Amino acid sequence: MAITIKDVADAAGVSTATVSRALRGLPNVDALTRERILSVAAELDYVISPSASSLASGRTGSVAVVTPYIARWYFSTVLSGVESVLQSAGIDLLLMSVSTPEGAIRLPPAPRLRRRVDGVLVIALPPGDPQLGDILALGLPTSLIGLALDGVASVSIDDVAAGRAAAQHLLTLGHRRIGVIRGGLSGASQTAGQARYHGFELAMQEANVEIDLALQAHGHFTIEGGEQAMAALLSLPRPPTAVFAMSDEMAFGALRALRRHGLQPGADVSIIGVDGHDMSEFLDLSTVAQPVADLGRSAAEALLVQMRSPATGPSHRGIHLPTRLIVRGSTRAVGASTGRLEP
Amino acid sequence: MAITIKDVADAAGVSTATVSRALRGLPNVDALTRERILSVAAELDYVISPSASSLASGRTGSVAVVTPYIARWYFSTVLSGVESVLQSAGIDLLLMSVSTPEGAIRLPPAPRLRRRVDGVLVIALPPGDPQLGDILALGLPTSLIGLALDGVASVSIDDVAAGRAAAQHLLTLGHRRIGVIRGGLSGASQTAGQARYHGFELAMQEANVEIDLALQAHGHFTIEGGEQAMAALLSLPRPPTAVFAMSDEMAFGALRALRRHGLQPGADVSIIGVDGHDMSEFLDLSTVAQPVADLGRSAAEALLVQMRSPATGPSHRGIHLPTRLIVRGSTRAVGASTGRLEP
DNA sequence: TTGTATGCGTTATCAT
DNA sequence: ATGATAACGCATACAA
Repeated sequence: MAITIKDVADAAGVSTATVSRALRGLPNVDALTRERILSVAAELDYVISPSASSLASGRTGSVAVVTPYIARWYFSTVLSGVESVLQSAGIDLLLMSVSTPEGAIRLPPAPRLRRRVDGVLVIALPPGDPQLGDILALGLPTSLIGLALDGVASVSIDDVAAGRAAAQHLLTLGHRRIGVIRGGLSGASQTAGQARYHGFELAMQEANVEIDLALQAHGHFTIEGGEQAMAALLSLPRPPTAVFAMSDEMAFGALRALRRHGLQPGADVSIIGVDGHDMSEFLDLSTVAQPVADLGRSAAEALLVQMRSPATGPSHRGIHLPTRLIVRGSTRAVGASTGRLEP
Repeated sequence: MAITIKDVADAAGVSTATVSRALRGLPNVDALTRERILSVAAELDYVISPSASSLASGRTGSVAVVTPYIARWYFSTVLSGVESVLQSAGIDLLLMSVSTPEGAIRLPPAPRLRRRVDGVLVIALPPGDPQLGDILALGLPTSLIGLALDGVASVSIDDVAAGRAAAQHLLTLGHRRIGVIRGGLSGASQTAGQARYHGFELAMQEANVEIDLALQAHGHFTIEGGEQAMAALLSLPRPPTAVFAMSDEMAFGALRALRRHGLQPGADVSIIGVDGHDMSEFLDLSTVAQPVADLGRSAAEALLVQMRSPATGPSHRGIHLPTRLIVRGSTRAVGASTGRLEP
């Protein structure tokens, strides 16, 4: 069958033990013998058997990425960041989708992880999800992305700061009647949505502007939801001059609602979102962008550290990556309004 | 350490061999002993060691998905389809991104696949890519998505038919001066682009409409490219009344170019794309949609068949999944034009 | 139907 | 620095 370590050992005139050491770059191998072994292995086109290696060493050389979605922008972008780091580290990436409250029923991920991987990366599962609890109970090195939990390494943005930055931007532009398109009451994004809203509250307080709850609507974190929410706000006797959507996708919907009402984003009503979604540039949407791929990269790196260090103390800090306000055409100073809404 | 098959065997009062058979559902095991073993295994919370199993059996229980991109719509959507099928089959999914002509340098995928996986799924690599050749040379069960190759199982759409359907739609609406936004000259999408264009040619021939090469521009399969291409077409003395973009993303760019020129998609110029991109509904873009997630699902299923059947003859047929014309607001009958361009 | 025994290809421990 | 060898945990051919 295939070439084994023994073939290499015989061809190089050494024992399998030495081959194993040489190939893994362990220190106590003579430079010349190592070279010889390396060239022999290359010549024979030898590749190690991961199963045998895992069985003997106890390490699998792979980590799992557990995510509720694969095809959505945020998740696939995180995944690409994760992949690049793991690839460089020579570690295999096991992709594992999990069911969500709304989603299709799937096998629980935790049992599939045991004995399979050396570490786990979890993307944006709701903090209270029992599946997440089961994963953490495995005791594997774990790193969270897009959610934070005490005692577990995590990488995310400061959602409060993000919401605050968005609100401050609108306030700086002179807006006072600021509407809000909030998320739904359940789901993974809920936590982030609440934090972002809290940031909005802080900014409004700091600016001494009263929050008008009549100017708030729910968009359930979808484009359609955002559109309906915006339509509701526009039907108000005195609509807001600016709207803060808790996510870019909801902001997309808001943009469309504006167009359908014959209004110009920016000129008639300012819209800002949060996320830095791929399409936000195309739609000329102002947003507070989060470095999504970096989230994945950082989390992967943090995981690698955990996997290498034998049970280091709780260096398990949650990391916040900085967001970036991106000003585009959808937000303008209140004076720049055409006045169609405020005659 | 962890529970092994021997622990289960002892607790159940049988041999490890029987446990192995019982757990894998092999036929020659007494119903009662199997039941006993199953319950004992559950009680002990036993999970099999994949490494040991692989080493002994030669099967890894996992397949690799090789893709040039992870975060792009087409690829992540295919991936989600693949994942759902593999998940159901209890097979692990190893995600492996490869470098593309333009992309960052990465390890070649083929060596990483040897001894690691039982099969390979390849997404939309250029047919001539040497990395693809290396993968095929591995001799593993392989299934291609979004590209077809002789002697290898593959799932994709009929790009010629897709291009033809798009052109036919415009022709049916009465358009005769039909512009085309073609792709670039290199890259993975090139092949599909050429086939789609060929479909366009066929439809035009069938309708006895001459193709005006002056109405063609290149968009390099990006939004920006599409926008520039559309701008070029609009600057013509006699612009087209309708434009067929070889991909939705380029059509997005075309839509933006229209808006920037103060023109209405559909009313002033009709635009149609190909893909059925997530955002095409939002942008009210007519398109020939391909069932992208189904592509992934079908390919995964085809791969599973290959993996199960021991070297069956070349049932390796290329499968074409049907596309679907989706008519939206961006295409209208030529008579419906405001006449701004054709006074 | 069930048990026995060997092999799968490495790693790691202990010598040398 | 190198070698011999015992695990690692399971699958399977062969016996019973």
